[in-house]
Amino acid sequence: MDKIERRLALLRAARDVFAERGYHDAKIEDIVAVAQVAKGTFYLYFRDKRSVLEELVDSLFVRIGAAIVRIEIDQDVKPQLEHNVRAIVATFLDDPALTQLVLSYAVGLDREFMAKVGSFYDGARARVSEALAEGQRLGIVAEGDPTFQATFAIGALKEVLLEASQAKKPPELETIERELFRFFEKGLLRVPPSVATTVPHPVVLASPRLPKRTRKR
Amino acid sequence: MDKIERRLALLRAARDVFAERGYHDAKIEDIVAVAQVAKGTFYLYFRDKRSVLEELVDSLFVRIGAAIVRIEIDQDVKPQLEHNVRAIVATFLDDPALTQLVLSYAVGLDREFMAKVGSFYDGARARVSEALAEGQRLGIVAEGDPTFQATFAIGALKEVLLEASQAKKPPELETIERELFRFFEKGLLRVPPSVATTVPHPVVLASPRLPKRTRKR
Amino acid sequence: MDKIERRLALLRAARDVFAERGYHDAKIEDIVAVAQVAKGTFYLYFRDKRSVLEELVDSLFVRIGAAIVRIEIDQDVKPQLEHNVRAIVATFLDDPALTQLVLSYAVGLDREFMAKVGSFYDGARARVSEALAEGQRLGIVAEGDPTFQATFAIGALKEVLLEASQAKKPPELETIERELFRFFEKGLLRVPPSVATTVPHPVVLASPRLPKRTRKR
Amino acid sequence: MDKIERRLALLRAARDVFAERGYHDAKIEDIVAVAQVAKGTFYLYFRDKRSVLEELVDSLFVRIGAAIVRIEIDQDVKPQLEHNVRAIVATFLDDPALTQLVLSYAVGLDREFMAKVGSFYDGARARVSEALAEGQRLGIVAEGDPTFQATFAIGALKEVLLEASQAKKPPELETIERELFRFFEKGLLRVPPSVATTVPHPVVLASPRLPKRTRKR
DNA sequence: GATGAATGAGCATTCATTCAT
DNA sequence: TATGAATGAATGCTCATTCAT
Repeated sequence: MDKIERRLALLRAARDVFAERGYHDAKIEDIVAVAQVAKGTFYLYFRDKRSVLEELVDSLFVRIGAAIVRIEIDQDVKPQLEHNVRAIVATFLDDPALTQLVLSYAVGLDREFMAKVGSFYDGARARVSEALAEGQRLGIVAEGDPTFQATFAIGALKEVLLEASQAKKPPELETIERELFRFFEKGLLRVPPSVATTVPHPVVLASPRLPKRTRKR
Repeated sequence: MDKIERRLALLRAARDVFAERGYHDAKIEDIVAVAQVAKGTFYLYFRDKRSVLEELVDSLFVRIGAAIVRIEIDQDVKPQLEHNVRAIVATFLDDPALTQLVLSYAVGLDREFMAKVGSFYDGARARVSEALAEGQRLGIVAEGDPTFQATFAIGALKEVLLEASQAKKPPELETIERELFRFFEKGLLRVPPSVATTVPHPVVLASPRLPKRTRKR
Repeated sequence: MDKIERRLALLRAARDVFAERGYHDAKIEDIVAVAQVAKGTFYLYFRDKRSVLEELVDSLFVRIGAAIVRIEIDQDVKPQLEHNVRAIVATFLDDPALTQLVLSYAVGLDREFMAKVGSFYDGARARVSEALAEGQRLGIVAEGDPTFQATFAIGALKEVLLEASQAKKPPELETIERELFRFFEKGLLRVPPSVATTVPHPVVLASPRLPKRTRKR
Repeated sequence: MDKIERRLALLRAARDVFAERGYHDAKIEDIVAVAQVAKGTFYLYFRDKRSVLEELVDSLFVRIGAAIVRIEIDQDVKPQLEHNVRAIVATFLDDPALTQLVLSYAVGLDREFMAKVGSFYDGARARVSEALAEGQRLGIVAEGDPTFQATFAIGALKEVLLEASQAKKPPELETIERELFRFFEKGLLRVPPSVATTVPHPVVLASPRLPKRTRKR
């Protein structure tokens, strides 16, 4: 087994143990047990526990980034969109364990890591938002605040990916894509407008136990 | 300061420190420092670190559950829907720190906790899914797999809540609700159908770095 | 046992274990075993292993510094000198374990620590050297390079202190002082000058095994 | 590069790294890096890390022993003394890195090693002491306890050697020897005897922080 | 009840040494 | 012989939890 393979074995083992136990409960000992190497060997390939996690996450982000192609608006847009959605879904679900790791917003992890994941999503949202704004100008995106739209779309995508990555029998990629597109194209609700449009009482929802946050430090 | 207050102070402190540092990096010492009590006092009110987290999360779930009213289909549905969405959004955003904690799927936490959060969402999804199926029968919900629709809707909702709970200047509740409804009612895309409807090449997405998972143990 | 006492117990234990095993071979576990406390307790009183060492060494240096009184040259110098020598000797030998620790130049320890000990001796040498130079002007110190003289005097003092601190049955302080003074006053040798003053062959001492250092890094 | 050379390269490298970082902070990896060989090669030439140190120290002691010539009292003593001092000084300073290593009493090192170094000095002191006693009988050594005198002489020698071995610009051998001899011959102090000869108060030097040692284990 | 000092299990990381190539 | 990847014992330090006061 050469160095590349061993490194790979450790990455896989780490990914699986992280997904299985969560980052904090994953012991180096668990990882090397899965990878069938000695404890010290881990440190021949990675600086520390954290750096494996980062490498895993980075590698997924890189693959996602690489999977997306720039949409050419002077060509038929729909297949390009479909391609990108399919590419993203396929890339995530190709590695369900890693997908679970990344799609959990990872509050449980430390700030630095959260910042990395968070900034990826922020970047994604920004780009989607711009694309939607452009799409609105072109008349191919529905009315509405593009930032919210981007958030909704990303949320829907994340949720279905998280679902699928956790499912015992994950749905077909095609099914996911079809349903996602249907949702994006037609929405969900067909409720007729209210007879009385106003919502009478907003039903105040006091949180009697936990008052407004007072962020300390 | 009586017992109720002290307990409350500890819950608030824990919530804030958890949100600030993440569960694992939150030290009991930090929590009691914020709550202005001694370390031992913490254990007079809670069995252990975990149980505070559980109580926090449970309390939020309870509030969410309590905020939702059963929809009567023989009455005007839209305002009832709007009420529920508003109630959910308001309940979450009333406690942004806790919202962040719960909306992160918390992979970083241990399995038991993840199971608790996961089962809440599973339950939510199931109920939404049923409601959507019923709605389809009534003709007030768009075509599509209700399970997927539920996932998409929940994902969109979660994402916007997470966003809002993290934002320095969170948007108005009304704005969130309006945009969310618009999205649910009209969808997002207005792309014309492809000239060639078929997607030619499924664009296989090899993950050259991390092969298929081989779940060990 | 109050905090002061416990801290003291740990300091003593650390001093003894350091002297017994050397700094590196002294395990925190050894120290706490001697001090009869749990491992964690050590870290309630000291930041880390290193800091106990530093505190020990600093405390000795401080005591040495405090023991020395400034010599007034317009008064009888000899008793002042005697007082200082006695004070230094007594202070060191009051804590033989610590004396051993400090009088070993501690090459085995890390650079930072060596620098601290080294700078103490450098300072001492500088001050002794100045005093000797002044003494030469006053005619109460023999001819010679005061820097060398300071080095010799300090070396003689250190060696006898190291000896005494290691001895099973250390000599009386008075004996040490008397002999030291005799040495400082009269020297050692009474050899008549050579008939032929020149040393004929400098007897070159090749070190065939280990050539001149080539300091790397 | 033949075996002898490689062994030599390793010894030199070890000496330099030991002197640079101290024994404990010197990694085998550092040594082999300096010696430009692979890690495993080290163990072809030395049993373990310790044995290189021992070999280095032994080699210096051997050279010192070899440099000293037996003093013939029926001949002119002074040049013989001068020769020996010169030989010792030259041998040490021929290898400053090793000198630093050995002159540090090496408390930081483990007991076994300290015992080795210590016994060398003990032997040296014993022999010097005997020589001084003999010298006293011959009237060429000043009065005083020869054991103390030996300690003082050795201390002065060690200190100046340590100094010189650490100095950026070490003094000339001749200077060291001249000053050393002057010191040995004439001593240091010319202070007139006190008017009141007795030292009135022994100035008790309590060590308030660290009480008498209680050697454990 | 409240306190905070004490506890000790637990774990990431290091590095001297081994050994297959 | 030389290599350097692999090993795994060893240890400093953390922090949730306990308990004497």
